[in-house]
Amino acid sequence: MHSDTTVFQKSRMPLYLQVAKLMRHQIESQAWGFGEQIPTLDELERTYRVSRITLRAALGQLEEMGIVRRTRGLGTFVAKDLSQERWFKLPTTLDELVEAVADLKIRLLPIEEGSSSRPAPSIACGELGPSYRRLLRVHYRDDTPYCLISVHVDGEIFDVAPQEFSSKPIIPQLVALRGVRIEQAKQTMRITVANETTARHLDIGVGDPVAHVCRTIVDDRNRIIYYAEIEYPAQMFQIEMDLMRSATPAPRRTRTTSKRRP
Amino acid sequence: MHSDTTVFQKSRMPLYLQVAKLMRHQIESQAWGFGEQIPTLDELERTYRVSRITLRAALGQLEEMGIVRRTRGLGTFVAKDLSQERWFKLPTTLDELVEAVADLKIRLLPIEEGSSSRPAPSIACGELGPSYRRLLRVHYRDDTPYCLISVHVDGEIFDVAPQEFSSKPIIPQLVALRGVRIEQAKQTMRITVANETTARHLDIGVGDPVAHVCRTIVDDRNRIIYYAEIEYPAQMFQIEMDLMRSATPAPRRTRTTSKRRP
DNA sequence: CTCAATTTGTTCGTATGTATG
DNA sequence: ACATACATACGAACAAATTGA
Repeated sequence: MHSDTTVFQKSRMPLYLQVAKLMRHQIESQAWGFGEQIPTLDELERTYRVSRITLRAALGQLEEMGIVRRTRGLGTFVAKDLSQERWFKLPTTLDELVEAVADLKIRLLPIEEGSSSRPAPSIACGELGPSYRRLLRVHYRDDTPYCLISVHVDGEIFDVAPQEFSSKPIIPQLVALRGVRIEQAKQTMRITVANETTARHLDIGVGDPVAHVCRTIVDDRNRIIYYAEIEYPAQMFQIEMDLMRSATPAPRRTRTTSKRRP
Repeated sequence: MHSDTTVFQKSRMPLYLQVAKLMRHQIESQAWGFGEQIPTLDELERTYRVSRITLRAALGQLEEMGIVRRTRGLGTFVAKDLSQERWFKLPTTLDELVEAVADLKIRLLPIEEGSSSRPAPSIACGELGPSYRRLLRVHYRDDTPYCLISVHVDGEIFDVAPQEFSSKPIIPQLVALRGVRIEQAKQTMRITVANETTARHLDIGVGDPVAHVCRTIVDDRNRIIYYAEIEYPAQMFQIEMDLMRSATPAPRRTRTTSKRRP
């Protein structure tokens, strides 16, 4: 067991994994720059107050993931630019949402389609409709999965174009549909952990942190026409917020193609 | 080592900790309700495909944290309502920000005051001013820490009322200050891991997930007058977003006391 | 009160992983 | 690389407490 006055006791995670996470963060935050040499084992021993073997185990983890490259007699070097891994920015308006999924090159993979599943559980506003269609799918970018979505779409609306809804992004279609008027749209973000299913589909470990987003869209009859639960690997995830935006609802139009403000 | 076809292999975290996290999530999501009995060891063995000993180690973790209570011959019961732990909602507008810190009963603890520290590193807009004052502090609610803040305030502004700035929430004072006109305010949220310092102050484990918020406020001279990096324990954290809010800046007034819309 | 069913707690043997010096 | 100590994980059997018949 390790020594005494460290802060590592609180967590029962193996020491070398805790250290590996701290090192990974050093690289992510560019305290240790891409391509640069990281401190020597002697220095790291003093910094983290753990044994040499523990440090080697931690570095072994990072090397296995291709994050560092070690050469005897030379040193350890950062071999992957983790500062670029946080590319996904969660849309914070309906317009952004339409733009985002339209712009990104994503591949949709239907995984399991218990087509006529139960209505959506919810922590939100609006009333449940009589029937829903459920889709479970994974979004990819460059062959790497970046989110797992479970979505319920109002039955009547889905049946207008089942093929389209099953194979393409749903939000843009909802917004474009004549006869559908979106009255409310909200989402909530929490930090949770990956379960077996999520871990498998997102290629992460069970218990790893994920961003859990819960999104609800309500039409002018006050009916929930879209309810989605989405999970993103924490490392890829980011939200940018403009604190000066108006807190009141504002313009009704969402189909607009207007870009940024002039 | 454990058997075969489980998904647990990907992570090198001890199996019992992975299981503990999954069970904790069951309780948090109220799949296992407060006060209710959770499945028996035999059932859990089949569900998670792990040995009795591993389950007991996992349950031991939860019992240690007061989350479950075990009685021989009776069963294991949920002893804490984790669905109430996610009370903190990150403000998403300047108005909310002012309201939030004003409303909450918080205790501010100055911890370390390298008063005239270096200017803020930034991933944002606006220009750096000539001098900053840095404060590092922890916010408490009911004697439990819920965030660690490192904030840089423009030197000139800080010196107007150093006592006030050091001991009270900063944002409301900035907003109320005459002669200061807030032109931009943005924040970014990421999911990172607790380092030794953060873990100590927030009473969590090293490597545990935290919500990392980076907030910048710029005045009408395009100068950064406030730059903060804030860390929240992931379990307490939540963001609620209204997707229908206008994407364009909107009203300038922020000192207003107007409540919700009528 | 006793009995049986249920459920958690304990122990043994064995193997591997983690951590120190 | 070695010696040592402790933690993790399995399976299986057995012990002890609780409940209700």
